This record gives sequence, structure tokens and C-alpha cells, in this order.
Amino acid sequence: MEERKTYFVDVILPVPINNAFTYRVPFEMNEHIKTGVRVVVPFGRSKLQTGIIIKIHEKVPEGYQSKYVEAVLDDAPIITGKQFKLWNWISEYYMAPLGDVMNAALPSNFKLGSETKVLLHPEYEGNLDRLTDKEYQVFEALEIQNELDLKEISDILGIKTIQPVIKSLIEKRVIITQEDLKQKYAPKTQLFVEFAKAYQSDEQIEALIKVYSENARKKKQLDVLLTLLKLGSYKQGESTPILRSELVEHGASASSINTLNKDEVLEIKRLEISRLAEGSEADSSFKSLSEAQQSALDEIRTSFIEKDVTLLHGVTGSGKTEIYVELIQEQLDQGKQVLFLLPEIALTTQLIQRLQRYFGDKVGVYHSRFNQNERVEIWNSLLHNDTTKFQIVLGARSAVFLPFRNLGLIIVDEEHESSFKQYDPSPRYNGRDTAIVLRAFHDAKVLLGSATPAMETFFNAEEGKYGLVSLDKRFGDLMMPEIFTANLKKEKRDKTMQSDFSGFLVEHMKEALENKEQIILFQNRRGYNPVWACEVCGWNPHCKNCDVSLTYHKNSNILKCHYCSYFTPPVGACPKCQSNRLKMIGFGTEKIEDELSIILPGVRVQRLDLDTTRQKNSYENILRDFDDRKIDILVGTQMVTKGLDFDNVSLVGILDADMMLNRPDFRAFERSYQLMSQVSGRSGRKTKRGKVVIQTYDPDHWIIQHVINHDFIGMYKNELIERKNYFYPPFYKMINLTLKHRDPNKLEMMAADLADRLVAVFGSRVLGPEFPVVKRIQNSYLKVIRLKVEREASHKKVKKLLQQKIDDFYSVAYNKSVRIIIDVDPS
DNA sequence: AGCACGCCGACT
DNA sequence: GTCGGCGTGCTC
Repeated sequence: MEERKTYFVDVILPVPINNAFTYRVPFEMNEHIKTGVRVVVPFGRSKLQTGIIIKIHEKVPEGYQSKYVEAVLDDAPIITGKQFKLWNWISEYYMAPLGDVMNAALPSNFKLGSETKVLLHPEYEGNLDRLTDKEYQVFEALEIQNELDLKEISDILGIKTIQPVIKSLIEKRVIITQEDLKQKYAPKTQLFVEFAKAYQSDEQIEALIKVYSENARKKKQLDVLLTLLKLGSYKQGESTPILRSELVEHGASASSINTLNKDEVLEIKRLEISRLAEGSEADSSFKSLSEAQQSALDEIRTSFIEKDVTLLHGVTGSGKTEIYVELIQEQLDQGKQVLFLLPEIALTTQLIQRLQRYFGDKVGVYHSRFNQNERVEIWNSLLHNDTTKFQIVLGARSAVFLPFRNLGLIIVDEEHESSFKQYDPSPRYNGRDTAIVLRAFHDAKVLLGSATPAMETFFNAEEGKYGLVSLDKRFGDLMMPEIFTANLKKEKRDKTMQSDFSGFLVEHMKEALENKEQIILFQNRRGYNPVWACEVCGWNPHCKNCDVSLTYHKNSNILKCHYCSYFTPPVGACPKCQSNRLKMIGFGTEKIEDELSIILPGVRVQRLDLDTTRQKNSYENILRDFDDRKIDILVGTQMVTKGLDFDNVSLVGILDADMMLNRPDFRAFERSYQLMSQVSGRSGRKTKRGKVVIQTYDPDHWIIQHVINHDFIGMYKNELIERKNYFYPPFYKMINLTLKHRDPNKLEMMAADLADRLVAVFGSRVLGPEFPVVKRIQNSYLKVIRLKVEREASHKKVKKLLQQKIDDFYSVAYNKSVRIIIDVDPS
């Protein structure tokens, strides 16, 4: 008999534990074991877990008795070697457990847990002749039991490797997993119309038309038939279903369609349409490039010869998209893949549609708002190297985790956006920086695009680490907007303020409205929530779990906490001094909306913020209404700054610049400049120079001055000096450690202990511990220790040392109950 | 992260 | 007398 080897596999499990776990492989699975394949393993007392094999070896583990692999789920790896390399990098660089990285990387459909239940497919019609014996056994069991988990199926079949059977049954639409069902399994179907069976030859159609044209009362129905023919539903004996909505769009009356259906002339049926490629024939006829765009494109090409990463610094409205399109096309022509990263909120904008128009269904959109089936469709298509689809993937930061095979170019648009950084949950990774690492594995190029690059990025470009290409002319000679300040100090003194609006801004708003032009008002939400407070003693309601004031929500008439979900009805009287003089202070977008209706009666105002865009399409709807000029003034938070192009906006108001500038964060100035500059870019039309009004107590602030002069470089140079003087990025790399504990006194001691240990190795690079802005969240107190390390230092060494010190700290029994959140390169 | 084990307060 | 509170420690 052939010698049988005993293998062990190291498996990553979706738990926040730093090491992999070793399992023994039963002999009968020897051939099925591969790295990158999912396995079901026993974990803990009685639980089964799904994990991924990362290593196969023959080394017998010491010190514990290893358990056996329970089942192999895949017959081929579901991740590529490059992906795994990326996971490792993220885990190491961001000091996150590999399990967390895996969790972030895999679409949840892949996380088939042992408890994953399978059920009969709700739409299964029941033809069983296509099933194999094993498949039939599962089917039979499901008819009796309704649902089965993977372990049960394994028992029923008497085999361990059940995945092929499951996979096949899913493909044959006999069964469905519970997760899929939970996501409200809704195959995307739409109504289609075609000629009934009786009318599928030239003669029959002709006769039909004749009948209908001879009857004056059937004029409308005749129109429907003719439209249907015009849309190509019938051609020489061949019938093609036409979308009902398309038919209606072309003027067909819906009731006539129904009548024709009743009369059995037309057939209406529900057909499934592809989830991703909705009516997307590629249309490659796009605008030709302007001279400036063309030369920028040439410069980028040249830059890519020497530099792997190039920054395209293009002012708002300079037409970066057209350049992207050219570069993407080049990659496609070479048979390479393109990853296009965008901040989460920018993903819903016109850009997607534009790219889909250019590239048709070669574009896949990988986005958390999309359902899991669509994500898996893209994943599998890339994994199996299906080159007919999704050669371009548009996505938020998590798209870096896709199984690219042959990536040629990564574009990171709006690269300065802080939303590229994930904070919760771990891994706390930056999508842009991760993309640059991913680049190296594919020997691809990275193009970073921004009108207001991040300090770090521009620094790298200036130093020559990245290439730099500037595009400083707006497309079609659109002029940069004219920026004014409204001096709140002066207006308060002169009493020309109308509640939160300066007389200056009100005048400009009136002027714009008279000219039938639209207005965008920008209100940075942070710190701006309307708060109830007692006018007599200053008391205001706080969250019972967190150290923050509650925010008043007018629509629902509740006071709400933004950190946990605690809410309570507003109080009638001050519990401290019994006064009933409670008043709303601060101003949120809701309050602005109210005030506008008093200051400018009859004006149509719409808010655009997290509250008004919670529903799935509300964001798009609001934007469409604004575009259709059903709204005069759009009041919004950060959301209004993102790549929106409206043709009729002549005025942008920034309601309080000071709050942005005064935030206790080393990026406050950089952020302020970026936000003000971006929102300013929304103002201006083809024919007319736009205006921007910035309300501030400090019009001479250097950041505001640079915004007025559209002087990014000036701002950059000035800020760079500050960063150098105060040991901040790009000169120093930061790592924040947040300690969390229910007992503030214990926390104090532990934080001091940890800080001491760190000072011992890092010296003055350690700052704190100190309380963060919000000292308590969900009944846990927080303390922050910051580490600033010279950027030349070896990150590996620093992190190893840091981890060692944290381990030492945790080895003291007293410290075990504190949680430490590590944030590398905080945003 | 789960999950079980373990030691102290208000209840059938 | 118990049920259950969440502190602590472990998971191949």
C-alpha cells in the first residue's frame, strides 16, 4: 500500500486573534487540501468555523492536540496568492489580526459558516432528472426538513467534501443559502412585452396591423404595436421581448398595452435581467480632449515610464475624467485590468454612469450598497479570469481586496479624501495606500487624482517619489469662482446678521434667486448639531452612555446620540434649575432650512445630508431634483462637496468656516482648505463666473486667504512648515493607541503604565495619555496615547517593538481587561 | 469576537 | 436555597 502522509494545515479564522490555527488533515482529504481553499474546522467548545488554509505542512504541533479538519469547501482556491500577500501586508502594517483582514476582504457570501443553512430555492420548479444521486439525497432531505446546515448535509451524504454538491445545487437553483434569502432574494426582473405566439410571422403581423388600423377606436393600441415594431420586437419571424418601460417611454400607453395583452395580441412576461449590466452597450464616442488635457495625458504617460505612482493635480472642473477614460482604454487595449477607487459617497454620482457609457458592461461597481450577489459576481468573474466582463472595477476602498489577475492601472480619484481610511471595524487601513502596495504585486501603475492633494501625497510628489502632473485650467475656459468673505465679527457688531446668515450672504442669495440661479449652502456637520440647552443655567441633555450632548432631531422630535443609538424625548423643563427656558443652540442643516424659509419666503430648500439620504435612492433623487431646478437652495454637509456638476449654480455659501479651522486635529487646516476649495468649485457656469461667500470671524486667516486666491501650493508650503515644526506627517508617521475601559480610575492607571513602557523605548515620540474629545462612548472611558515616529524609521521595527510592549503590558494581570485600539496613520 | 466557567446579589 | 449578573481566559 502506498504510504500515506499526515498533513497539517494552518488556517486563518474570522476571529480577532493574531495567529493562525493548525489542524490535522484526515487522510481522505489529502488531495483536496490546497492553500487558499476554505475549510470547516471545529473551534472552541463546540463551534464550527469556516477559515482559509494559508499553509500546508507536516510539522506536528507541539504543546496541544490538534483537531481535525471537518470539511473542505472548495475545489479550487477562492483567493489568489497576490491577495494573500496583500492581506499579510495590511495585517502587519496596520497591526490588525489576519482574521479581521479576511473578514473585510471576503464578500459575506463566502463566509459560509457551519451554521449556514441551506433551504429549497423558493422558485425551484421541481424537475429532478438533472440531479445526481447525491444532489437528490440533499433535495429529499430538504423536502422533509426545510433547512439543513453544512454539517447535517455532510452526515446525510456520508462524505466530508460536500462543497461540489452544494455548489452544483446552488447553480441549478435547487437550493439557496439562508444569507441569500435574508437579503430578500429578489432576482432583478423586469416586465417585457412581445407579440403573442399567434403573431410571429410576417403575414400574421401584417394582418394584425391591418385590423387595428381599420378601427379608429383602436388608434392607441395601433400606436403600441407600431412602436413595438419600431423597437425591433419582431423581425422576420424572430421575436425579441422589449422592456415594457422602454415601450412606455416611447409613447406607448400603458393601458393599451394591458388591453392588447388581454386580447392575447401581446404577451407580457417577467424576465431576469443581468444584475450589473443594465442596458449598457458601450458608447465610445466621447468628447475629444482639450489641449491642456492632451498634454496632461502625455505627461502622465511619460511620468509612468519612470514613476510607478503619479499624482494628477487638476483643479476642480479641469476634466480629469476624460484623461482617466483615455488611460483606462489604453489598459483595456493591452488586455489589462483597471481598478478605479473613489470615496464612498462619490460612488453614486454621474461618474459611474459616464464610465458605464464609455465602457459598457466591462465596468463593474463594487460597493457596499450593492447586494452581495452582485459583489460575488464580480469576485468570481475576476477570480476565474473571465476577460469578457468587469475589466474595470469601480469601487470604494474595499475593492482593493478583489482577486485581480492582471492589473495594469489603479486610479485613486479624490485621493485626499479621509474616507479612504477605514476606522471601524479593524483593519484600519487606508484604501489609497493599500492600492499603492497592491500596485507593486502586479507591477501596475497608480494615478492619484485630486484638486487638493493630501499633504503626504503632494510631499511625495515634490520629493520625486511620485510623478507630478498639473492641470490648472478649467475645462472649456470655465473661470475659477470669485471668493468673498463675510465678516461675522463686523456684522454682529453692526447687527446686520439675520440669525445665522450674514447680511452679505443674504444679499447675494437674493440676487442669485432673482436671476433664477441656484445656490448651494455648505455646513460642515461636525460640532454643529443643534443642541438643547437651558438659557438660565446652561444645562444641556447628555447621552447616558457617552460623553456627548444629545442632538435634536426635529422630524422625529427626539434627542439622539450620534455615538450609540440612545434617544429620548425632549425635556420640558431644565432638571437642574427648573426653568422652562430651553432653547436650541448651534445650527444644523435642519435649522438652516427653517431659517431660510423665514429670510427668503417661498424659496425651495432641500437638505442633503446623512439624514435625508438614508433611503436607497434618495441621494440620487435629490440631485436629480436639483438638476431639474425643482430646488432653489441645496443645504448640505460634506456630501455637497463631492464631484457634483450642476449647470445653474452661481453661488456657494460656506456658513461657518471657523468651526472647521478650529478643530483640535492636526489636519484641521488641510481639511478646511480642501473642503472650502472643493465646495467653491461647485459654483460657476459655462457663461458666468461663480461666486462663493465664506462666513467667518477671521477673514484674514491664512487658510481662507489661500482659498480666496485658489493657491493650493501656497497653502501646502505654509502648512508644511507647521507640520515640520510640530512633528506631524508627512515628516512623522503617527500611530494612535486608544485605551478603553469602563472604570475611569483603572483606565488612568493602565494608560499611565502603557505610556511608561512605551516611553522606555520610544522616548519623547510618545505623547499622552490624554482624554480624547469624546471621553466616554457606550459606557467605556477612553484615553489616547500617540506615537510620532520619524518617517525614515523602519516601520517594521517600530511596530514589532510596539507590539512587544503591548504584549508585555497585557501580561500583567491587572491590565488584561483594557482594550487597546491601534490606529496606524490615523486620518 | 464568542463562549463557557466562576463567584456574588434578588427572587420562586 | 437558586437564577443570573458580567469579569476572565481560551480558542489549534
